[in-house]
Amino acid sequence: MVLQKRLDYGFNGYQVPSIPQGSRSARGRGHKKKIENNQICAFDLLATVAGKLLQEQKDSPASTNALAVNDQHAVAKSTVKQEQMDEENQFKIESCDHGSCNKFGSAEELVAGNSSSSFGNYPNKVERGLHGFDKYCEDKEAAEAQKIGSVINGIIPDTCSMEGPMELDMKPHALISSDSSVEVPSCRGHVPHDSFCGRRDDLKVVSRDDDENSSGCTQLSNVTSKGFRSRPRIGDRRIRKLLASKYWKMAPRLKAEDLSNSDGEMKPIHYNRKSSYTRQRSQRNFPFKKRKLFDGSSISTSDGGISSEGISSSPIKGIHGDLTGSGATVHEASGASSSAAGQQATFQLRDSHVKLRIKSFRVPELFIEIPESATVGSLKRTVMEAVTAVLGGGLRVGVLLQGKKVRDDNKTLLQTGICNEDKLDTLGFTLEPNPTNAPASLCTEDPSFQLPNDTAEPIISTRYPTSPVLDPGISIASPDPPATSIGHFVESDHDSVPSPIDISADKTISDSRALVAVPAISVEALAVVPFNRKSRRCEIAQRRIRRPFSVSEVEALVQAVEKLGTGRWRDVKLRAFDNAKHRTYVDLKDKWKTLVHTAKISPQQRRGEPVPQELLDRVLAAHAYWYQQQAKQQAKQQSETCLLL
DNA sequence: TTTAGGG
DNA sequence: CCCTAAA
Repeated sequence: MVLQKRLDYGFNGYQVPSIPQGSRSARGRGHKKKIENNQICAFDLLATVAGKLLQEQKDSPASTNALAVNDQHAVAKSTVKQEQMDEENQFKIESCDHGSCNKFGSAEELVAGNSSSSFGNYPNKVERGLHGFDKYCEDKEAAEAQKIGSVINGIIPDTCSMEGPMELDMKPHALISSDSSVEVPSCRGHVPHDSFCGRRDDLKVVSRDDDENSSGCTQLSNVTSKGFRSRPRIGDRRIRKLLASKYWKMAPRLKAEDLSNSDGEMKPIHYNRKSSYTRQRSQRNFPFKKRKLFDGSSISTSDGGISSEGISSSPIKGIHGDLTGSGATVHEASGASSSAAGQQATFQLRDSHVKLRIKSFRVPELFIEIPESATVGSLKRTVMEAVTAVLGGGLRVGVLLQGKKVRDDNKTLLQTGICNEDKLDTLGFTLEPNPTNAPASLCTEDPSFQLPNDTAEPIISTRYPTSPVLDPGISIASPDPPATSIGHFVESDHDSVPSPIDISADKTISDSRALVAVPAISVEALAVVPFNRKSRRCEIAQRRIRRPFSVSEVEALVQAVEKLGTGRWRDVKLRAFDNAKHRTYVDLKDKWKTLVHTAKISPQQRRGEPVPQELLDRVLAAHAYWYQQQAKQQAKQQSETCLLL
């Protein structure tokens, strides 16, 4: 069977492609027990999920926290063995089963399929088994799109500690049934309703000015949080590509033999979670260019301080595992919190595996603010982006046991009691903002999630009625939005356009919400990409958020160009956009370029907020005029040159 | 830093 | 918007 990880992004349920069956299980050699197909390493799963959801960045090995091996059996050996394991084949990927694997959530298909979502290249078909996988891995493009986590199936020792996102050294002890699915259901606006744990996690998104100046920024959210920063969307395709390639190198080679290894050896898995970011509409292949930014992004490993604070997203709903091989019984989780249920595990002295099934994760509360005049399509995208922002902004997994957060990542499952059947019932996982985790490389904005206007429909999951789901959130925010948001956005174009969202989480449990403001008019303007100005790592390489030019800006630009011409962008900037810190002369030049293009194409082909034809006519006129002037100038110079010669 | 263009 | 070669 293949392990299916489902990520329901609240809406439809995005399922991670089931991976090649068996997935990789990291097992040391000599493991006596056979790994069940459906078993998946909890950490792996989590990592996977996280990886899927978030983009992880970090690729520096150092930063990772490998799972510590404390196991009685393993400890001593670990050192030595790890090295051995380091080789390439540590994990095995088994081919996918079929049936069960085949159910991919529509969401995924949706995402993958339509729109050049980042998942686009990802195999969304179940069929893709091992073979497909390998093949897939070879495909760079695909690899890029691929999200690391999605396919991992592994086993973890209960002794391992979870920590660093990037690398995981795993030993085969704790198993989670592969069937686990992670669902990130609620993107809806109300947290309260679903907070399981009684605590709400909120992500707050503060829109801020994109650039350096935050002066004019509009703060949509009143809450400030330091703890959580959303990762900048670093989903640059290039970066992703890098990560992807790195990541995939290892995965494919896992062998079956490795699966069985009971010595408790740990096998290091390094994976970088990468984000897949596909450009909307772009058919480009991701050029593999490295960005400067990227370098800077070292990852901070910190996990430290804020470890558990943050937003607790949602606990996992029913976790139950089946012990396939061991005959253990699965207990339905009956967590008081409603969510998690522990599954039981078979404990054998030698290999005790804890099987867990994570049914779903809940997305922290999101607040969305959008003008009444916005289109449904933009709303959908906004929500999608908000979700993506949250997911991609840097989440970490929190473990709750009996209502308490298990903060010590170094404790073994055994020590924490996670392997205890009784406690499993109260075991829960949460998705919370990861303050420290902001590796530039992973910063995200995953376009992949952006659905084309037309294809947006499936966003809402079957579980939730379509409109109903969104309503809550919207209703909350909409009351005042028009005035506020529009006022700021549209009119303030020059100065502070609220776009970037800063997601921060309250240190503790408090609310975190994502506020998404959308300019009334521009459909495309959804500046929802969260980013953290504060985190340097991210900041360095961030791609600026997209801020479509408003009509008034276009007007100002046209006017300035008419007067100054097309070769003096700096002057144009000074003249018309001096206050708009986020508009650089390069931006203006680019905008002019697009305006000229826009003016030349048919209205039907134009996208985005429509620019008055009158302005476009002026654009063409100015363009023609200055083009001509330029030609004259050149001719003049040329003649002069000739004369001199 | 600006320009100018390709991506 | 990004990235860069040139200027």
